[in-house]
Amino acid sequence: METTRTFAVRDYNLAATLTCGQAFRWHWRDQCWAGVIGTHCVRLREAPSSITAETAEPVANWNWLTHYLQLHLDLSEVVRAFPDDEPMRAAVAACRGLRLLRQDPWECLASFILSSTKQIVQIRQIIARLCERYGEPLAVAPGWPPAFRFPSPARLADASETELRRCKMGFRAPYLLATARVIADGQFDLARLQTLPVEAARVELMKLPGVGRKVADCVLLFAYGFQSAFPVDVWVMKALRQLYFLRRRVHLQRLHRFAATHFGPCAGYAQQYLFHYIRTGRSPLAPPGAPRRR
DNA sequence: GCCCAGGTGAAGC
DNA sequence: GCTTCACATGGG
Repeated sequence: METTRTFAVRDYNLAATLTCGQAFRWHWRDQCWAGVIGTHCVRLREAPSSITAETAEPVANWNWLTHYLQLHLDLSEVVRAFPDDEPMRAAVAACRGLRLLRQDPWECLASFILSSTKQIVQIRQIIARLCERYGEPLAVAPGWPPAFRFPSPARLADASETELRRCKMGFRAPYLLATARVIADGQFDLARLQTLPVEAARVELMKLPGVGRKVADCVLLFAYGFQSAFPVDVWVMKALRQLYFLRRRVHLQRLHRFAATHFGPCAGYAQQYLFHYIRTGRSPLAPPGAPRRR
C-alpha cells in the first residue's frame, strides 16, 4: 500500500493526452495534472521517461491507473499503422506522444452527450458543475481542493430537467436525463457493448437519446477502445476537407468511408492526432486566436 | 450585435 | 432519401 508510484514510460505526452479533448476533468495545479479516475483522486507528474502518480489514499493495486493511461501500449506500433502521407506526418510531429485514454463508459457517454455545439472550455465547466452538485465527495490529501466522483446514472436519473439545466447544459439536459434513466432502470447495459463488434455497439449507443454518430464514435473510441471508430466533428471535417479533399464540399458519409479505408486499423488514433493538430495552432487550419507556434 | 462551438432530432421537402 | 432548423450558453 502506498500513495505514490512511478511508472516508466516511453513516448508519453501526458499534457497533450489530458488536454486534447477526450477527457474533461483534468486540471493543471501545483505543477501536476490533478484529476479523478473512478473513485481515485490522483495527481500526475510528468518526467522525460516516467509518470509519477500520487493518490489521496493508499493504493494496493494500480491497475485502474495503468489501464486508464494505457501505459502498456506501444505507441510506435500505432504510429507505424498510420498512412505515410504529409498531413499525418505533420500531425504526428506536432503532438508526439499523444495517447488515447481508456475511460469509464458512463462518464465518457454523459460527457459527450453534453459536448454538442459547445467549446471544450465550456464542456469542462458544465461537467465540473455536474460533479460538484451530484457527485459523491472523494477523500483528498491535505491541501488538495475538494474532489467529486462523476455522478452515477441513478443519481442523475433522480434529478429533474430543471435542476440539470442549472448546470448550464441547456438543451442537452433532457438528453442526459433520459439516457441516465434508461441506464439506471437497467434497460440499457453499457458493459455488454464491450462484447459486441464495433458496428453493433454503435447501433446500440445510437439508440440512446442525444447520441448520434459522432457521440457514439467518441464513446466507442475513448471508453471501449474500438480503434476503428473515427469521430467526425466540425474540426475533423474541416481538416479532412482541406488536407485530403482540396477544400471541396464532402458529405459526412463519404468522409466516414474515406476514414475507414485511408487511415488503417488505428484510424481513431489518427483522428485524435489530426484533431489536436488543427486545434492547437500548429497547422495552417488553426482557429483564429489559437496560439501559433513559429 | 454577430458567428461559432468535439451535434442531435424532428420537420420539411 | 436529403436538407434545414431549433435547441441554450458563453467566448471571441
